[in-house]
Amino acid sequence: MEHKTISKAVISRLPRYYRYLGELLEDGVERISSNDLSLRMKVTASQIRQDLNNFGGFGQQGYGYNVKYLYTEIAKILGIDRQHNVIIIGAGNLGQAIANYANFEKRGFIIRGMFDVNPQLIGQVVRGVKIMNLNELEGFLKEHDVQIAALTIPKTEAPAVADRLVKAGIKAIWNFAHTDLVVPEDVVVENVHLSESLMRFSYRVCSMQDEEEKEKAKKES
Amino acid sequence: MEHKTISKAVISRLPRYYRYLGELLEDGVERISSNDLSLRMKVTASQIRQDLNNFGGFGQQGYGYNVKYLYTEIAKILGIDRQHNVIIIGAGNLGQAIANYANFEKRGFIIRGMFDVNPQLIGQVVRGVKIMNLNELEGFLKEHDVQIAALTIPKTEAPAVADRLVKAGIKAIWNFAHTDLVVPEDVVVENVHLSESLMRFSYRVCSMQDEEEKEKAKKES
DNA sequence: TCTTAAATGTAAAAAATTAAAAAAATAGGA
DNA sequence: TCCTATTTTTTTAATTTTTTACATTTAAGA
Repeated sequence: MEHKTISKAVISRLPRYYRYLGELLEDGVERISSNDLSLRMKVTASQIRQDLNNFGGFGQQGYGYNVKYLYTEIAKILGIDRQHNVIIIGAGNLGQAIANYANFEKRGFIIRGMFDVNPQLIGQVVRGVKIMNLNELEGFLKEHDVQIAALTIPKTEAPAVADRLVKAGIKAIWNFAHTDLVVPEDVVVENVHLSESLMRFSYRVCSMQDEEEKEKAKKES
Repeated sequence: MEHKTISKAVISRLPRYYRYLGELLEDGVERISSNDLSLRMKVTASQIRQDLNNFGGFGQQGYGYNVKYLYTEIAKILGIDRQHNVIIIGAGNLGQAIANYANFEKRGFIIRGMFDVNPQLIGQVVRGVKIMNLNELEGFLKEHDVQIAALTIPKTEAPAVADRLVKAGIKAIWNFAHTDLVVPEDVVVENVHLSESLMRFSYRVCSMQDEEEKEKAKKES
């Protein structure tokens, strides 16, 4: 009866399982054991089993997991078997990259419109979707049932536009702007902060460089 | 003497601290206590202090942290005070988005070249950087001291190109391809898997929707 | 049909992370 | 100059996450 909440860490790992299972499926593999999968993915077999068991038993003892079944079950868990209407705010390179990303629709996210303020972009068509003037946003959302927005605009504009989105009924924002958005608690924000990824990358690059240099210095002495 | 390794979780949080400190700096704030910062960032003050103390004491008891000092110290920790030469492999929307991202250079990553296989793109100039033919890659890397590459190409091409990069001396890859790269252990790979972010987003969106519906059903009964 | 090896599901232990509390130091005002 | 508030640093405790271990189940071959 009670609703055991599943940790963020577990959810974060599911997409990666899903990806590997998809590859296995393409390769015509019918079944896989947690152990085989663990070798491919370089995680422990135990973690795979534990993660999956959060959502019920998908495997069979003595057999392993049926690849196709597990693949579809994970899709259900992640909700990518459902469909959502989406708009993209910001039709620059990043917005267009997302619009052109084929898997986006495969995961159930149907792009219904794109918006920008740049007159050079307005009117253009990307993958069959017309780029509209941002001031048409509210009107468009009144006419169309869209609850999700991808936000690919500069951080300076993001908070104000996010407010407009929320006011117009948007319930989830995939946020690429380099800032944290403040929204009501029933609105989901998933951040993709490339700048933070870059800094993590920088840390690791520098750590590695420092290590190599230390190694080298040690050898010379 | 011994080298206490710092957890990935801590490193992941530093860029966000850095971002908030940058904003404080812009606002002319001179000092900040862990408590004030915790209220803004919605993390515990204790975590902020603990995280920072992994790298030494940057604060002063009874005073707090000097914003500017802490800002520069975190930059040093992350290595974004150093400079690196970078190439971008894949000059599509995503590659161009990165090239156009101003902060990229501000964080010390100087773009020295872009490569693609698309004849329509080759020869174009993005932010002063010429897009070259991918088959010039090895020659270019012999002439230029570049150790870092951003990889923004389809996943089908990524593994082969990554191999070429490694063979040509690249030591770090910022990987946007939807696949895991296999590289020697002295090569750093930082993944940005947008598809995984999208699936996490999907999970959260659907969880929220389900919750709302359950709420609604409860009210009606 | 029986037996064995394989493999999951789950409970318990270990490790890692985060939060809380205590101790120490300093700023700033009386 | 002294005292108290504040705030970091450091230690301790709690929580969460991951790993290990094992009991149970099943597949598959003899």
